[in-house]
Amino acid sequence: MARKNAAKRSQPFDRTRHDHARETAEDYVEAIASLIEERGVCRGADLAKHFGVSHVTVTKTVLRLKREGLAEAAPYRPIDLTAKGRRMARAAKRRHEIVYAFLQALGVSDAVAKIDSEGIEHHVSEETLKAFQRYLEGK
Amino acid sequence: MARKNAAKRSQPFDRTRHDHARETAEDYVEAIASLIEERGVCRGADLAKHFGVSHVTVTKTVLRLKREGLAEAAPYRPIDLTAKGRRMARAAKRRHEIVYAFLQALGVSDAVAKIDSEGIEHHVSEETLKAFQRYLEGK
DNA sequence: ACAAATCTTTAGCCCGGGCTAAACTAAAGC
DNA sequence: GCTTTAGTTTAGCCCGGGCTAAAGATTTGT
Ligand SMILES: [Mn+2]
Ligand SMILES: [Mn+2]
Ligand SMILES: [Mn+2]
Ligand SMILES: [Mn+2]
Repeated sequence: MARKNAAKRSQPFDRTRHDHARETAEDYVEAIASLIEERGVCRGADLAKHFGVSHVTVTKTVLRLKREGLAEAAPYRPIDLTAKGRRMARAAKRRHEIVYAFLQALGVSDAVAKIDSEGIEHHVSEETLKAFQRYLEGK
Repeated sequence: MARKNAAKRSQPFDRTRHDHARETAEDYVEAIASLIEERGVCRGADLAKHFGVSHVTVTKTVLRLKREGLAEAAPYRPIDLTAKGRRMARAAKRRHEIVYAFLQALGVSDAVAKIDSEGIEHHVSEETLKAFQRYLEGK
C-alpha cells in the first residue's frame, strides 16, 4: 500500500521534478538522522551549515518534510523524524554507504568517491545495489 | 576561461538547483543531437514525446538552452545545437554510454541499467569514469 | 484554394529550492 | 534583571521545471 503509481515511476525519464524533490528529502532525512545520532538533537542551523544553504531554505524544506509526514518540527524546537522519516533515512544511508564503498573498491579516491556517491546514491535501484554488493564481496 | 567558480563547485552539496538545471540541459542536448542524427531534424514535439512532458515544457526549456548558448531555435523552425551544445552533447553521450555499459558488465539487466544510467550519468566525475573503463577493459 | 489536422507559441498558473532583509524568541553573560 | 548574542521565523522575491487552455502558424489533402 501507499506508493501510488509504483509501476509508472522509474521509467528512464520519470523524474519530473518530483524526483529532485525526493532526492532532497532523502538527503535531509539522512542528515537529520545523522545529526541526531552525533549530537543528540538536530537544529535548523546545523542543517544549514551541513548543506551550505541559508537557514531560511532549511526552514522551508523542513516544513515540506513535515507536510509529507517525514519530520516533526515545532517552532523553536529541534527537528525530529517520524517513523516514516527514519525508515527513509535508514534506506538512504544504506544505499549511500554501499555506493561509497563500491566506488572506493573500484579505485576511486576517497574525496571523489564521497562527492560522486552523494549524487549517485539517489539513482541506484535495488538490483544495481545488489550488483555493487556482489562486487564488494567477491573483490 | 568561462566556468566561473570551478573550485567551489563539485563539493558534495553544491547542487543548489543549478545542478538540476544542468542535468536537464545535459539530457536535452543529448536528446537533440540523437534526434538530429536519427531523423535529420529535431522538433519540439519529438522532445516532448521523448521526455514524456508537454510540448509547452519543452518550448520553455529550449528557450533556456538558447539563452545559455547551447541551442538555436527560431519560431516554427526545427531545433539545432550550437557548437557549445554539440560539445556538451558529445560529453554527455560518452558518459552515458560508459555508465550503461559498465552496469551491464556488472550483471545488471538491460532494462534496469538503462534506467539507472539515465540518472547516474550526471553524477560521475572523470575519475570515476576512468575507473568504470578500467573495469570494462580488464573484465 | 480551403478546410482540417498538426505543430507551436503565449498566457497564466503551481510547486520546490534558492535568496535577503527584518522581526522575533531564547539563551547567555553580566 | 537586563542586554547581548545566537537561533528562528516571516515576508517577499527569483528561477526552473511542470501543467492546461487558448490562440496562432504550417502542412496536408482534396
Ligand atoms: Mn546521502
Ligand atoms: Mn545525496
Ligand atoms: Mn540526480
Ligand atoms: Mn540523464
